[in-house]
Amino acid sequence: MKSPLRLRQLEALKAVADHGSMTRAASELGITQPAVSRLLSDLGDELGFALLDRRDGRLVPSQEARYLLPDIQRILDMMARLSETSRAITEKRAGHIRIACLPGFATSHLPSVVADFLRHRPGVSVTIEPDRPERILEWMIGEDYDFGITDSFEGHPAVDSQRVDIRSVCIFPEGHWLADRETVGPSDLAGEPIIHTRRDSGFFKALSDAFLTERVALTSRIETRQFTAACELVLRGLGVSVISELDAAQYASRGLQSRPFRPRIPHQLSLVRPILKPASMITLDFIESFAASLAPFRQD
Amino acid sequence: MKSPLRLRQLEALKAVADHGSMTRAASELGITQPAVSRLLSDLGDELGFALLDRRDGRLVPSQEARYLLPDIQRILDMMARLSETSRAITEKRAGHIRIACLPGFATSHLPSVVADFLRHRPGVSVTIEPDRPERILEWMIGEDYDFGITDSFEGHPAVDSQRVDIRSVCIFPEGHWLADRETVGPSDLAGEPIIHTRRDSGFFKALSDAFLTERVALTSRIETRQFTAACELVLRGLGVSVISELDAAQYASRGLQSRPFRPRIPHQLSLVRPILKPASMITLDFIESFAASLAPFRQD
DNA sequence: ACGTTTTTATAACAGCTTGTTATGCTCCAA
DNA sequence: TTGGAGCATAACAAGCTGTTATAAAAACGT
Repeated sequence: MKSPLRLRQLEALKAVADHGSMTRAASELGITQPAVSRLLSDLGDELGFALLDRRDGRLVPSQEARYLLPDIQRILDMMARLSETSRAITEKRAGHIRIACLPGFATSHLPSVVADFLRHRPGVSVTIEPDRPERILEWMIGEDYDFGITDSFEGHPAVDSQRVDIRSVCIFPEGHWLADRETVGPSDLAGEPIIHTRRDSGFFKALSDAFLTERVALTSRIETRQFTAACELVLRGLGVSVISELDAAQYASRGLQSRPFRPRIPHQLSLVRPILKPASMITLDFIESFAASLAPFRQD
Repeated sequence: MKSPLRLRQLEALKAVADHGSMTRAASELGITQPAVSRLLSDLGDELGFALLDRRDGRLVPSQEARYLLPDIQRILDMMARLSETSRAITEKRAGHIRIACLPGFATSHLPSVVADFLRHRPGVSVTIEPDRPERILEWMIGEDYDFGITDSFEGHPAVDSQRVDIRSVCIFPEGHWLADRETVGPSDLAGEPIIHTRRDSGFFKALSDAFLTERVALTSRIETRQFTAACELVLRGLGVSVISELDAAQYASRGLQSRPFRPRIPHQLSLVRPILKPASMITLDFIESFAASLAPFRQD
């Protein structure tokens, strides 16, 4: 009378209601007829009313049972859906990933990686939030996001970071005389107007150090925060630039040419995630995918 | 890996997610901590991913588990609702009853019986369908309705009927000289214009037989199908009538007076239901209530 | 109406689920 | 380092869920 309803009983009732006989219901459920018989007699005892009536040879749910069947159906459907979702999660076909990244990644490299990743994972959804590096760090600490892509990261106790060095290249518009060179160094850029990142960035410091070492003056033309902006400006003939090969690759099809820059001044990316918050398997999977997508551009 | 999800496991997961500790979840569920521990370790094994993470002393559902929890919550809610509904059915507080009746009942006696019946059965709903007796019979045979109230029923193999004889009374407007009589008989109505039911009805036949036996002429004024129509006409002073006491009672407060009619010519009601279709308990309950409501008006 | 066949109910039993208690492990805080 | 809180594990009891065997009941065909 007070024992809880069991799923198996509901399944049995539905199967009999669907098939009109316990024998067929049993084979539908893949069990024997006496098992069904007892499941239903137990359920009937517990509920306190008759579940089935005989009508010209068929077993038909009683009016009381019919009243409950729609809800039973829904519960069983939802259980089936839950099972399916669980399996999808196990097989990494379902889940949600929140990614914070530099604005440049949101438009250039990340979308294609996400697209590849989602292609065979229909149940997975992704949030991409572009912002400044400081904000990305905050988000990692606050555990608002699962994964972050940033640069110039000095480390933080609450953040797990994996550093990736990306090769840098010199970019110039089509037809520029630098196209004749195998590699480009500071001495090749003497007098060339240069578009570069902000002077307080690590990347600019490394670049100007290289010029300094070779005793070449760096002709600063434009300062910008994003590599993609530099690409656009170079495309329009406003100068040349040294940027991450990753961004240069995106612009190769749009008429931007590039050559390896020497000496090597890696663009330092950091793949970060909250260290306190355990990552879901799908997140780890994605981070792995993302790291792999960077392999062709890694230095060493 | 292939064993089905069990409700108990879902309950345990939800309880731990809610309370942040297995110990508290266990007491919430009214079981011991090791039971919860194993339920969850089983579930984790079956699903193939971690369900819980430790976060500064609390157990927190993993991202994967969080993804499933809303659905789990809904399933558990629906199970609780189903249990509640089942108990309501057992206690006759839920269900649905389809009633077919003569038009007169739909407006006069039935509504108050239904209202009383539903008063303490909040989950019960009722359909009332008024129509002609022949149609009511069809509905019973077709099992479209659970219960029917009709008259002049000759019986049918597919229909279970219970006959109820209702006393008949002579009705007349307030101030009519018949108010002086204890009972009214044909001789009292000599020359009075009489409003009566259709000539082919059993009730009219019984009435005219009574007049014939006492050798009194029946002065027919208006013929109508329904007793309630007769009441309205009598109220307006168009004559007197002999009708079921049941209908007369409804009009007592509206200025219609009545006296028992002698000889007794019962109005024959039939309470019918499909014999092949098993009645729900709530239906049987209602039929009983309805029959009881007729008791004050029954003849013998 | 009768015997045959189909279907459902019951019984006895095996294995798994779900609870118990007892106890060990781990982590954190005094 | 020690104690306490909380979780995991083990061993076991009871109950659920399945089995086979068989009885009982209903449906069906002559």
